Amino acid sequence: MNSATAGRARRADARRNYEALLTAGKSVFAESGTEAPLEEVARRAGVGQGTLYRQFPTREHLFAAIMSETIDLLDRTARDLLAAPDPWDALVRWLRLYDESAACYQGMTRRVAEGVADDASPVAAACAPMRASFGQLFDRARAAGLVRPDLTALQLFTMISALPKDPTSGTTIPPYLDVVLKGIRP
Amino acid sequence: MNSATAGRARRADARRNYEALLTAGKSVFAESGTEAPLEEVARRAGVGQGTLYRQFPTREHLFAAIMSETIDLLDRTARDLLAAPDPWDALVRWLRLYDESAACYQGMTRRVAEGVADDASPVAAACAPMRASFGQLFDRARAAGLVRPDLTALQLFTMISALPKDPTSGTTIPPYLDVVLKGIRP
DNA sequence: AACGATACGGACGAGGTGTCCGTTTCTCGG
DNA sequence: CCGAGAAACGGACACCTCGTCCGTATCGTT
Repeated sequence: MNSATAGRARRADARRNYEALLTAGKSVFAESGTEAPLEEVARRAGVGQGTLYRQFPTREHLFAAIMSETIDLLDRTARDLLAAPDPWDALVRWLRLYDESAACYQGMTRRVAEGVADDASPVAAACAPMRASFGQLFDRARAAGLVRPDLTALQLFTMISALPKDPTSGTTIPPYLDVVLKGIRP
Repeated sequence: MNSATAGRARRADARRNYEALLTAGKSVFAESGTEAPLEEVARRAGVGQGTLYRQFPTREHLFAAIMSETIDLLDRTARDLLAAPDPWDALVRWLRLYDESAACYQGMTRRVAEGVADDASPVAAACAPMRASFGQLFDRARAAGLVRPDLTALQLFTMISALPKDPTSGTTIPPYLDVVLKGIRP
C-alpha cells in the first residue's frame, strides 16, 4: 500500500532490482546476520550502492521488507489461534512459532523488538497487524485469568524477543522460554 | 595481577595516563553508553589515540577495567549473602543489586553477558570471581529446592542480563524481573 | 525516433576503529 | 648532573561501512 500509492507505476528495471535486492538481502542476512554490510547485498544483487539505498533508504527498510512474509504468517496464525479452545495453549503455541520463525536470521528478534518500540521505524509499520492480532491472543488469555494482569502484550513480546538465542539452532534455549512462560502466570 | 607480572614497573606517565583514560572512559560511557566513540575517551583524557589503544587494545579491555570495581562489589556481596539465612531471599537480593549496579552504564549488562559467554574476552576474566561466588549463591538456592533443577547459574545470569532496560532509570522494568524470578522456581 | 522522466552506479564525504612509526619523555647507571 | 637507551607518546594513516550526490544510461511514451 505504499509503493504504488502516489505517482505512476515504477519502471520495470526498478521492480526487477527491488526483487533482486530482496533476494540478496535474505541470503546475506541468513548467512551473516542482520548486521552484515549492506554493500554485500548490493554486490550480490548485481546493482550499485545507489540503487540499494534508493530502494531501501536504511537497513531497517530492507529488514522490514525481508521480514514481511514471516510477519504475515505470524499475523494469520495469531488470528487462527483465536479460534482455538484453550487460550493459554494458543498463546504458548504462537510464542513458540514466533521463536522458531526467527531462527533463520541471526539477530532478528532483537531488531524486531527495537523496531516495534519505535513508532517511526518501518519495522513498526510492518509489524502493526501482527502486533494487533497477537494483542488479542494475549488479552484473551489474560482475561481468562491465565496471565498476570500487570503484564501487557507488548511487554511479553519484548521480553520473548530479548531472550538470548542458541547460536547453533537460532532459537531460544528451552529453559529460557519455559521460565518466561511459567513466570507470566498470575 | 597482569600488568606488573612480567618486566619492570611501568613508567610514571603511563600509569597516569591509564588512570586518566579510566576516568574519561567512565564519564563517556556513563553519558553516551558503552557504544560511544573511543576517540572521545582519548580526547577527554587528554591523550592521543595511540595511547588509548596501547593501554586498552579493544573496547572490551576498557570496559572490563571500568567495570572491575562494580564486579568486585558484586563478588563481595555474593559471598556475604552466602551467610544469609534464606537462600532464596539472598539470591533475589543479589539479582536486584546486579540490576541496579548496571544502571549507570547503558548497555552494560548486555555487554557483560556477551563477555562472560566468551572465554577469550577480558570481561570474562574480570568477571570470573563474581561468577564463581554467584554460582555458589545460586547453587545453594537450587540445592534447597527453591530453583528449578534444569537451570544453571550462568543461564540465569545471562537471562537477567538480557532483559530490556527502562531507558530513563537504566534498570529492568519491574514486571520483567518479577516474571523471571517467578519463572525460575521449580 | 526522440524526448522527458526515471533509475542507475560508483565516486565521494563523513565517522569510526585500530595500527604504525618518528619523536618525545622518562629512568637509571655513571 | 648527564647522557644513553628503553618506554611511551600522539597523530597521521589505512581501512571499513554508511549513506549521498550527480553525471550518465535506460525506459516508456508520443
